[in-house]
Amino acid sequence: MKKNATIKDIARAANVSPTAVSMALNSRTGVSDATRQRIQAIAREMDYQPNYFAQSLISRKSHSIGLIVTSISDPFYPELALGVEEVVIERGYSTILCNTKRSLEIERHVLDMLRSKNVDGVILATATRDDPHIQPLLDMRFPFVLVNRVITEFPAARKVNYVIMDSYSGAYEAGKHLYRLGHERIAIIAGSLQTSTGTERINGTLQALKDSGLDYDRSFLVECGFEREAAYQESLRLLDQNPPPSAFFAHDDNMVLGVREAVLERGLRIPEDIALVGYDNIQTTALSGIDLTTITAKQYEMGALGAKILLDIIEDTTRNMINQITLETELIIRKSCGYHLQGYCR
Amino acid sequence: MKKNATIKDIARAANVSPTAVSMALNSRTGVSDATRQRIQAIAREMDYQPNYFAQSLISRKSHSIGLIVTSISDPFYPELALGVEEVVIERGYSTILCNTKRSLEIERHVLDMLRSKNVDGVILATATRDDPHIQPLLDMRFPFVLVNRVITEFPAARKVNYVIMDSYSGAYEAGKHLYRLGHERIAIIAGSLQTSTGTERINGTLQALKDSGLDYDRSFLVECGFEREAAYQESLRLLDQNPPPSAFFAHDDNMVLGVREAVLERGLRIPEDIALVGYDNIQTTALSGIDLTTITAKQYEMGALGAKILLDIIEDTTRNMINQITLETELIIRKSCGYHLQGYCR
DNA sequence: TTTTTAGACTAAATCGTTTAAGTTTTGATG
DNA sequence: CATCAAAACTTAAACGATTTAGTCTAAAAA
Repeated sequence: MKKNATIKDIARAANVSPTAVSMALNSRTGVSDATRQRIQAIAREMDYQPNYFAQSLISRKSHSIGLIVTSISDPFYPELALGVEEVVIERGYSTILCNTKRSLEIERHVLDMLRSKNVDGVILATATRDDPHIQPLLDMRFPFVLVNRVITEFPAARKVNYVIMDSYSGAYEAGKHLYRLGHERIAIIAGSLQTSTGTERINGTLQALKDSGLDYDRSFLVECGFEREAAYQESLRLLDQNPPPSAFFAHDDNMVLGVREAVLERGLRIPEDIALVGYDNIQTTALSGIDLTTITAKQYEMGALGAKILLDIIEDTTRNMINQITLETELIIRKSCGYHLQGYCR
Repeated sequence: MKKNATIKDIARAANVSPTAVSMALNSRTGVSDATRQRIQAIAREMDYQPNYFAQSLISRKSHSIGLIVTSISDPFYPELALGVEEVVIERGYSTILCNTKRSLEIERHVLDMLRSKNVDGVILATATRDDPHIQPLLDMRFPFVLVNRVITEFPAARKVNYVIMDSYSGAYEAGKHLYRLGHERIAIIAGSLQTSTGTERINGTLQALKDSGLDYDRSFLVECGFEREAAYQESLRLLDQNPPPSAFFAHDDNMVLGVREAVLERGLRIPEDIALVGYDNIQTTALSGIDLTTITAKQYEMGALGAKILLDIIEDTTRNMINQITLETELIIRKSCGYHLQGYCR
């Protein structure tokens, strides 16, 4: 790597002081138009690139943010990451991507790394309900925004900025939907009880069934940690029970695809024998032959909005407000729930 | 954000010079064990974090690399990004993710941005065959590795480090496979002729058919730029021709899913009426009911290996060798080609 | 006892930029 | 023509670390 020209080199070439060069290149007043143009020409000539480290050392800004997800290979996250990245780059920042593999320890490690690299802020998509890393971030007034999942422990829960979906309502709607289609034995393939999305989705569905006058059999609720393989295994187990569930509500689409494989493997038809509802509306669910009924998660919007809020926090140190945004969900009815065959029966 | 303790603060507290502190914390000789421990204790006490900008200003290293993809929401890239990120973080670096949306101009912009942020190197997954941004990178001896796609223009092509799949062989095998299944009217839903993967995959298939004694009708070859929507539209058009193709080979799985939708929309069966072969072996292709025959692309391996090579280049300035790695492909035979129904007929 | 030398430590320069605090030049005003 | 303010420009001090070139002390060697 060839060494870049510095402001001093330009100053020497233009026969002015480094200060003059700095002022000229940053379009600040203090130099005449004539010298400004002369300096700019020389800078261009020398292919001058300001040294970012030196600038950052003074400004204490890195113009980069961290994005923490469990794994970018989980189909939930790419759209979210895209939303973040597009907003961020638009405003002159860049995005450092980190995967935690659902490990709290890696999350801590990654947060430390990001802070030591002086990122200006972090978008955390992996927060658990009692995430121990949130309060320290608040204490040191480090800018961050939670997306998709929130911390539910007080007092931190009241203080954090977040953008989430209304998981409770989404799950409520899913529960009502399955009930009105006639289902009473509804398996809930739950995400993680450690996450707000997991518990909200459980509570939403349970409430819907309760409101419908249904007594829920808790043995139909299994925690699968948002992992496809676990969902697959647990589904096989549930299908072998007597009586088996007549419907499955999985807390994300990745898991519902695991459920689907299990159902098909047992030679059962979807939706005639088993109804399926997923969550997130990832691309795959819309394919013919998959046709999964699911709930929108607006990954892109969460990412983009989270990024916007984070950058606003970073750039506007005066304002002191807490942004807590909940986006509305929508039930996307496709074929896997059987609605197209019969409509609601109650 | 509270201001961090600096080396000077520690020096003052420990009643030594900043130099001593620096030496103590970097386990360099020059301080006695006693003072070293005293200094380290004070540093811990003050929760000292070295200022990354100041360190980088001297070392000229940012310990971060750029990863450039067309769009992280394209299902091809998440696994690749994961491979990069896992290797990179393991070695104490971090990954800045950038999307070009297939625009050369954005690619240039993003490269400029990354260089101005002093990333130590770049993994470029978006190179076109005559990418104008490669030669300048070579000229300034900027560390970078191409993955998945390479530049084919000389002399740059001989000088770049890359990790790619053997697209030609993969496509050759796909062509042979379809031929031996009895197909003669094989539509090629090509990626982009601007990319090495696109042209290699065309050439591979054409050679396979030529070797089989088949005269290929070029009107069955359409360029769809690795876009699902284009693949869908072009497939509809081809299916409406007389005679229509009996098989489609799409240059990535995202496009083959578009083809699949078109075929189903026309009321045709897969594979009985139309055989399908894709490329990349993305997760979706393995689902029951999708069952696409496809070709492995080893996204994770390409990413991981590319990252490893890049970091080796960055850290070892003495060595001066060019790494050009081609990974072998494998045909994954599932149901969409019809092999399971009849086997090869020639 | 004197000389040598290794070890412990420090002062000051450096990395490349910005910025606060001057100084000089220019041109307008009375 | 003297006066003064604004404009143009410079000097020097940051930012927070590392590094080079010392200095000083104490123990070992002569």
